[in-house]
Amino acid sequence: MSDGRSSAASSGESLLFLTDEQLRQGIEAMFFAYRGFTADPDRILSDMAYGRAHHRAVHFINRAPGTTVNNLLNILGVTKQSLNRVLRTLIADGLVESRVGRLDKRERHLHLTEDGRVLEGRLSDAQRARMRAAFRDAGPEAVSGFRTVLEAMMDSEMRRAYTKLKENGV
Amino acid sequence: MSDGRSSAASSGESLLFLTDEQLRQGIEAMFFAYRGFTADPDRILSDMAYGRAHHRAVHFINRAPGTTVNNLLNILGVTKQSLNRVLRTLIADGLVESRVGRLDKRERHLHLTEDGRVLEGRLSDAQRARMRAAFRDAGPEAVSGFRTVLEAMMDSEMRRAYTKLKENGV
DNA sequence: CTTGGAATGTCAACAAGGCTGACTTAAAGT
DNA sequence: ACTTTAAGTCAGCCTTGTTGACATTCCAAG
Repeated sequence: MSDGRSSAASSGESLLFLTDEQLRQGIEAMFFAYRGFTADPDRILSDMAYGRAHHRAVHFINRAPGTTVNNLLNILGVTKQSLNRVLRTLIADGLVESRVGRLDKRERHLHLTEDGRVLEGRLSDAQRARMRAAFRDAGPEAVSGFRTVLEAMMDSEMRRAYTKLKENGV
Repeated sequence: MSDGRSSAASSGESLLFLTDEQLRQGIEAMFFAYRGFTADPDRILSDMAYGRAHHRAVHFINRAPGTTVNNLLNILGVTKQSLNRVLRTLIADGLVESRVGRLDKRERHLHLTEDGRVLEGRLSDAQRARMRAAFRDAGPEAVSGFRTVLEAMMDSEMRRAYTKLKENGV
């Protein structure tokens, strides 16, 4: 490993897209693109007392209304203490509602309030606008490849969460 | 905006890949994939007293040896104070060397030491391994699309930095 | 040559948001 | 009755962002 083209020429096919140089470009592309990906919502949030963590919570509550705290925890991959801090402010500010479960009263089911939906809309409009521009510039073929690679890059646990959300939302 | 398929049917072509649902899937794919993208180096780093910020610094110093602090600042997109803290520990631990500029003594030129190169190698081997697996699973066509979309998603300033690094490194 | 401004880098202090650990409360299961 | 599970809380830590104040160096105008 280390330099050059570790994996190339390991088969008869052209595996030049697997050289260390290509991989490093992929890594750097991922780094720079993620910055763009979060930039627009971050700008909106910094005007309020909120951060990226609030955005994520609001996004997934909107995506799966009625989700339990535990479920959200698994999706976000943070500790309950960390999530709780965020959730507490969102509830106090009237953006999120926490309803005691009917079937299992230990659970709390999370919903966005009207205000919460407004914020969610502002944030995802901004984020979608950039994604839309990128998709349009790149074209449908590229978008398909984009998604294929991203899925392959996920941990299997996350891929399951992602797939579940995807199927849920058609 | 808001629901359904805002941008579809705006032309004769099939623009179904620009529906809000498709965009949201792209957003979520980006979120989950980025977690995988950073997971392996993060594991290595958490055993030491380092974090993701150290990884980024080490990566780009390795990528552009002799770079100045200011240049690194622009690439990383953080404040100089934030970078300085990270740099200070790396220098104290003997992973990075800071040489006073000969031409302009205000500048510091950054280089990895032998130890620094070892750490960099460990981190990028781990990150490349995942990227390589994802690329291989997805195939060259998908990889090309992946990169196209990511480039389109960057801020123009970041795209310039990315392109410059890319050309530098062939 | 000197002096003021701009550039570069450093130190200090603060905030957000991760984390662990210990604990409570309420409800469910067994 | 006892144990387990879901949720929440409090305390304290770490990383990594931020601003503000400051030192050093360079350069250009007077």
